[in-house]
Amino acid sequence: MKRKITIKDIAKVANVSIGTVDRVIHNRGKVSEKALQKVNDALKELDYKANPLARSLKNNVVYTISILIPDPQKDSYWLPCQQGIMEIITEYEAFDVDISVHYFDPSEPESFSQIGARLIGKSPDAVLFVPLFERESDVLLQKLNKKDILSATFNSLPRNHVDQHVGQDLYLSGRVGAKLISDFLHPSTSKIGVVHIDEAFNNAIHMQQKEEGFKSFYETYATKYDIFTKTINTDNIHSTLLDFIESHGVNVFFVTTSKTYEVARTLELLNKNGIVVGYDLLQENIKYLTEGKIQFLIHQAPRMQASLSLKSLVEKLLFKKEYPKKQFLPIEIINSENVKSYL
Amino acid sequence: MKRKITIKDIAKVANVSIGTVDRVIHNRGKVSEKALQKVNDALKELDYKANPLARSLKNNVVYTISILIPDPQKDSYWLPCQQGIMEIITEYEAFDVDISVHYFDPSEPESFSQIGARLIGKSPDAVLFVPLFERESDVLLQKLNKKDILSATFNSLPRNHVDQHVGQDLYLSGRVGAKLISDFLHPSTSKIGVVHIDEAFNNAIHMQQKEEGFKSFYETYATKYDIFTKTINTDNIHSTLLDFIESHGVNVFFVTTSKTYEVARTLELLNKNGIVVGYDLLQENIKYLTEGKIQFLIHQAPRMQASLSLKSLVEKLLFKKEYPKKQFLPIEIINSENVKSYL
DNA sequence: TAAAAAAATGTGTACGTACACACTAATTTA
DNA sequence: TAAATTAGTGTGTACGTACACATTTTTTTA
Repeated sequence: MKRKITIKDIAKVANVSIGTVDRVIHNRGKVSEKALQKVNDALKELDYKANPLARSLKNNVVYTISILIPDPQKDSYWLPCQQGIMEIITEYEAFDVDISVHYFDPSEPESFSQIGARLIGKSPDAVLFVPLFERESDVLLQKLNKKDILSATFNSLPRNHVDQHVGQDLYLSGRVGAKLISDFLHPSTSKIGVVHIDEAFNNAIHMQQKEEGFKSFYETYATKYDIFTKTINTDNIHSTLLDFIESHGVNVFFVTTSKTYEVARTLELLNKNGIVVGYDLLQENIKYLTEGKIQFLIHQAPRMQASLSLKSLVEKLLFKKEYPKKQFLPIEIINSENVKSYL
Repeated sequence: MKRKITIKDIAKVANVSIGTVDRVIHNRGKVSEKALQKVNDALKELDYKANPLARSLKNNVVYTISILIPDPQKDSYWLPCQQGIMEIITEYEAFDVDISVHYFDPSEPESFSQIGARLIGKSPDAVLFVPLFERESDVLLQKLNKKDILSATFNSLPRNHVDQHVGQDLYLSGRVGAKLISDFLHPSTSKIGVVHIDEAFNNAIHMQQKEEGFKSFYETYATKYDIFTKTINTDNIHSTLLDFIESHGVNVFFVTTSKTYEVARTLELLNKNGIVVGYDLLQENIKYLTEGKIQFLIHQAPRMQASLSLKSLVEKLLFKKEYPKKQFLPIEIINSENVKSYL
């Protein structure tokens, strides 16, 4: 039965004490040339790999991670993201990490700043957050960088430096939407509407990138289509949409946010058929998808984004494991059939 | 700064020795009613969670896992699956697991049986394999069960009992293909061909389930379409396909295997346009997808299947972590745009 | 060349758990 | 009631690593 190589084995082969081996591994000096040579040779020869278990066992500090995400009660898009986080908390509950979750109001930049500042006050080892608001996020990031607190984001990418990020390529995501829609287009009768529905306009980069990607797809296209853009606040969604649809005769829609169901609902009320492609597996979106009133949804995998970013953070702290600075998740296409495999 | 609860803490609170606490936790008896009560109370009160690191540190046996998969040299579909396995091997290389990978010829059931038998001879703790051949897999599984070796499969699900499985719902996967195709169908002019291209016919369950799913979708459909089925061995693919296309006038194709590019190529040679939906992100498939000669590919995520199943196995052995007996991965839809996010 | 300083090396203990063994207390048996 | 048995409890050591400290060896200085 094979046994793993330990520093003891190295010590024996190199004919030195484990203390010397340890000093070489962590190169804290005080080792003679000769010994260094011998130990390094043995290290290479036996292909030594430190036992991360024993290593982290020694390290008896408890790392603290503070998480700041939008309140799922205010916008159910964040529900799976919360679940993903809870899942990881459970997974590492027996380890030396102390993870706390805090929520801000996605329609109140002020609440983000306030709670963010409070978190930093406690000097955690790392802060993971959703940079929903551009300006406020940059302020928070500056503070984090200054205080040498590990920073991590997911969902959207802030302009300032972040130590770690998990997300999707939003530009490409827009192109995917465009491609999906292109299969349904009729040269003469199709008019396309790009619709942004969101509470906080600060969130704009997000939606803008998708729109740019979307339009870029049609630039290399033989047939030219009329593309109209509409940005809608959460007040008076229906009347605004109604007006938008009627005035331009739009019958094909790309909705850049999870509020895609609003467009489907409006079309339903108008008793019109249209092509709707949008985002996210919200209950209401799934309903319309199943009924054929939404053709495709693009899955932003909030749960995966949240759990992956938290997991990376935890393993970085706990096991010194290295992760790529930016991790981009695949852009997943959902229709009425494969949606079942996502539930 | 918070500290994690250890058996020492429990011992102190319950006013007994750590030995007694240990006996309670592993209930190996020899504990008085009174002590049992006290320890259990303390355990609950302090919400004790064993430190899995320390636990597995003690356990100095090296677990062995043997893996049996098709040779990626013979069918490049298995390349990412091999990569996924290597990735996990690297990830756990410092732990007490010894993982060895063995390859069989996907066109030779005999090689599967032979290598399988050899593996079992070494009495590993677990065997992970791809049950490509029905009969041979069942034989292997029977031996594994008898010898109490942990068994695990991925890609397809054998009939016999398996301790662990990772895969996709193939029936649903067929329905997804049908739905994707349905968006392109024209009531009068569309004739659908379901094409099975594979070396080993033993693999039939696999393809059959997809076909059933595919057909089930159209059963609840208003318009009736002609659906023709063709099973093709790897010899004379082109002439067989040519004949199939011409004789039935098929112009819409659902290919149930990764050899989807063969259909696209044949259409290309015939200078015909057609709708092709098939499986897997092979280089050749991606080429035709990007050129618009394949509309959609269904991603079976072989890499993910392999890595997830191996990871589950490792963590089960190493950390006694529990995983669901069957894990089904989502069915991922790929078009010419989101394919970039998968590379 | 002896003493002092510096460099190099070795030893011991801790992390939290598991388990063998030693020990004490409570029963049983003669 | 003493001896023998059994039930219950506590102690010590090991796992592999990290680090403080003790010890030895080498170099420098007077």
